[in-house]
Amino acid sequence: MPTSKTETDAVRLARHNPADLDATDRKILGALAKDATRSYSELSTIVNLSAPAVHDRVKRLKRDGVIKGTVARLDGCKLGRTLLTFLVIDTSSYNATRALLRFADRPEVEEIHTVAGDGCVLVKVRANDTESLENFLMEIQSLEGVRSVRSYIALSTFLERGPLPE
Amino acid sequence: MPTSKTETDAVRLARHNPADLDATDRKILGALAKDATRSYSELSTIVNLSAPAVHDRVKRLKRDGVIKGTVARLDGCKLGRTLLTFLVIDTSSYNATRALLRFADRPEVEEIHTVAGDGCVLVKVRANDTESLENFLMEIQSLEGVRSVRSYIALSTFLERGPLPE
DNA sequence: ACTATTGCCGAACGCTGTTCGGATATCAAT
DNA sequence: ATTGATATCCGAACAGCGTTCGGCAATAGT
Repeated sequence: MPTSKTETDAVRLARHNPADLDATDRKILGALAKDATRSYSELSTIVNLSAPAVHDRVKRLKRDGVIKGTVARLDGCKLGRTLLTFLVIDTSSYNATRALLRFADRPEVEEIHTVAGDGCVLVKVRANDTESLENFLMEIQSLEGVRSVRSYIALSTFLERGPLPE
Repeated sequence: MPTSKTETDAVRLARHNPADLDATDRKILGALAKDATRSYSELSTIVNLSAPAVHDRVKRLKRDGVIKGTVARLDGCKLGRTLLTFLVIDTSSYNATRALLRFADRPEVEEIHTVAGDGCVLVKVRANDTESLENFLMEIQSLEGVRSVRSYIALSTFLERGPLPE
């Protein structure tokens, strides 16, 4: 039996209303989206609050899923992944789409989205070199129900970040 | 006059050789890429080292630029950005390409890459709604030298992360 | 053989994250 | 109006972690 406390939590999670983020929340989120190593005392000077108050807000933002996590941003090139490519894959069946989603556990695959159009899937893949990209492409093209694959090979990257508030 | 110490640093930064990352470094990087809030003592148990040893390695990885930073991952939908779209923009001049790069300071724009092809630019944009996306598209199409814009509107996202080691 | 460098550890310090109690304001229900 | 519940904030205090330090062992270079 759900208590009233869990009810409010469920409601909060269900509606995920952007309106319950005030200007202070957005300032905190913007700061943490750029650099999550900032201390609470630093943040407190930015938003004119005490450190525990900022802590409470960050805790709430994490609980509500606005902050999904804190991660280290790695340099793909220095890891040996020099070849960034976006693939737009046109599939003829839902089974083929599902097969593509199984590539999520490959470390070279960074993003998988279904996009509008006739069963299209967009994949962002950072391969080590042309050879491993070729192998990856052949693996996809050999899938049942894959009609075509368009490749957009990145030459240089000028911006790469996550969602920002305002 | 550069000392021998700065020389070795310069060499290290110039070649950015993936070979100087051993298995321990990769374990640390993999852990921090998923969750950068892990404490050094947690990491030390993973890689069978002491906490200060892990600290030294992380410090080195940051100095060498392998770890570019630590950021909070935000939920775009809960920020009000419900419409993720990838644009492939075909431009006829280098000036048009440069004009597109100036969109980097827009908060809705998350990625900008030049891609292989006749002056193509790929832009990842997370707009609030269809109306603001339409405004954004019209702004781009009205640029001098923009030949065509292909839009891939994301329906659902199954994976979204940064580069991983191995 | 000698020195410099690197990588690691244990111990200790100082800062920061975190918690706690209490104060204030808002709102709902009575 | 009064009461009670909730939310937000603060100052203070504690505990835990990041960070530094000295020293040791192994390695590479001269």
